[in-house]
Amino acid sequence: MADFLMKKSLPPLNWFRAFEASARRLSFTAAAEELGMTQSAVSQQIRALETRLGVGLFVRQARGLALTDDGRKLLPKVEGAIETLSAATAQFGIETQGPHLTIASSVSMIDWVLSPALRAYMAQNPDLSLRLVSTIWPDDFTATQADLQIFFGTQKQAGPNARPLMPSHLIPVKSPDLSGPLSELPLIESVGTSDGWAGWANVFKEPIPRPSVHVDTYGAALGLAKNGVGVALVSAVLAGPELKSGTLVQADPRQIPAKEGYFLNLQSDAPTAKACAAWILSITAQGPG
Amino acid sequence: MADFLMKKSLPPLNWFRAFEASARRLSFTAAAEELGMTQSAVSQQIRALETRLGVGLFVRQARGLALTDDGRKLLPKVEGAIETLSAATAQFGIETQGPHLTIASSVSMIDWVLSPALRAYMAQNPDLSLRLVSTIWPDDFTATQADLQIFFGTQKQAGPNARPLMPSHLIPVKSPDLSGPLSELPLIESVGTSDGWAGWANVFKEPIPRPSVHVDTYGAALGLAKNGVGVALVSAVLAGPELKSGTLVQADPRQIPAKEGYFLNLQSDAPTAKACAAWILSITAQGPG
DNA sequence: CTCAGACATAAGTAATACTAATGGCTGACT
DNA sequence: AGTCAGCCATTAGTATTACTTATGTCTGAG
Repeated sequence: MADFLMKKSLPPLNWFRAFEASARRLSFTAAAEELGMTQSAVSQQIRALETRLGVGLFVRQARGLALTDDGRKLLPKVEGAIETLSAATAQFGIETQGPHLTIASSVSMIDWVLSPALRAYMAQNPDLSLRLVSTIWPDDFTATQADLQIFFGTQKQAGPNARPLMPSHLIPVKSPDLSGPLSELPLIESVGTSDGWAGWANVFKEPIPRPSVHVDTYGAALGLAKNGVGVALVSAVLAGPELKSGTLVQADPRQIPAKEGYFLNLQSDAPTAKACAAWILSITAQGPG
Repeated sequence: MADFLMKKSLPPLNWFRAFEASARRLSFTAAAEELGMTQSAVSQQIRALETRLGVGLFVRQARGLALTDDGRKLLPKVEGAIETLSAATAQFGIETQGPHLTIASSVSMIDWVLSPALRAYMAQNPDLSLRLVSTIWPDDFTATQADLQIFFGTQKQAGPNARPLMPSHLIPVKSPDLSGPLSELPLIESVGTSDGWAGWANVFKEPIPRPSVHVDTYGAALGLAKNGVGVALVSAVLAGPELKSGTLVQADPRQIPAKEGYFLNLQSDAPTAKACAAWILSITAQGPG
């Protein structure tokens, strides 16, 4: 009840902005220019705000405006609120000038695939303004305003338009410093995925050690593997760059299929977005060979 | 260009309010109830805010919501801004705490019907905070934020949901100090209405004096009649309390219908508003008898 | 007296904001 | 394992709002 009235008690933000700009410029006409609307719109908004508040905010003069006492009372609070909201939105806002691109991606993909390759890509596109947003799957990606989305899941979860980043099977990787057969090495399990070492044992019908380290992402597993902690069973696309550079090697030449993988979803028609999507598809398809 | 973008950089205040309420309640459904709108509306507003800011603000769960890091970052600023704007408007507006009520009414109805009876009503409702806003018809009542509206006009103007305050026919009233038949007394005409003495002459087919005093409201006419200036032809509902107290008497037992009258429009579901509407309907229906 | 500048208003329309209806998902309960 | 309540998401439709255009009015400068 009281809450219902509360709902009606705040006028539209644009009225406040019209008021603040008019108070600062002492002119509806100048405020209108600044706000990108007509003088008539500003006049109506101020009138509406005055009606809503039940007080006069300006004295209209032949040459512009003067604030009333009520207007002077209102102005500091409105200025403060507008400044707060502007700061609040600015902390998220993307640069809107020049070619720009937002990629929302799983942390692992950013750390292990995108970051290593981005230096070259940015060098090729010096004017591009790029924003990488890391997201935790199974986040709701549509909530993130991004030109490109890369996330981990099933094709069904990703949607029919999402393209898998290949190769998507799982391979065991280890540091080149680790010697010995798979059966004698510590295994690292990524628990946030559907597939893992149990699947490996199932496919090849051979005993393997029980995994001794559990992490929640392939990326974390890769990091541990790189540090020689053990053998990680991870998506081949994720391991690609490390295999290519030799910092990781395949611990066993075999692989198993995976129900889940990384998917790219292009959500923008902008040329910069399409170019980047093509680039990502190309660098992942190259793999370690 | 930059000014144009500036205009677009602040989302509607309602989106922020939807965000704040949802963050506090961790439920779109509960936030919707609080804000007096549907869950669907809140869902869309949050989605729109997330798209505008380019970040996810909530993680949707089966049983409600969780704030994301970005959501937690945004919340204090939004809370601060909303509080500032609420304080800014509250310093002019009605108190929003405790039972409160705003009635927008024609001046005449306030002076001649509501004011005489309000003392008793307020005594019965000591916690009620009441605000009477006098308006000049044919004002745009929708611009006035009021729980109840009472204004003068036609049913068509008032809208289908508006209830007429009865009795709405016109009666001639005078001070008990004035003696003599109608045809020998000065007549007071209310020029701001459709009906008047011409209608009286037309209905009863008898000559009457040409009105010698013209005013623009029934209330003003009543005031002059009470002061013995002459006979006023006014809405019976307006004259009711004065007839009841004997400060005015009917100058002629006859009456004529009126095309216009006073209408009550209830615009709030709050119990305080409904109770007051019922009270107004009851005190006007009692009439002078 | 004329005119430029600025605010106010009416009318019209594009855009927005909301509702109603319904779908999908998840966890609790039986 | 099946059912159902609770909650979010989406679509389609429509009422309402927000804005523009056009024009009127007023005032002070020239």
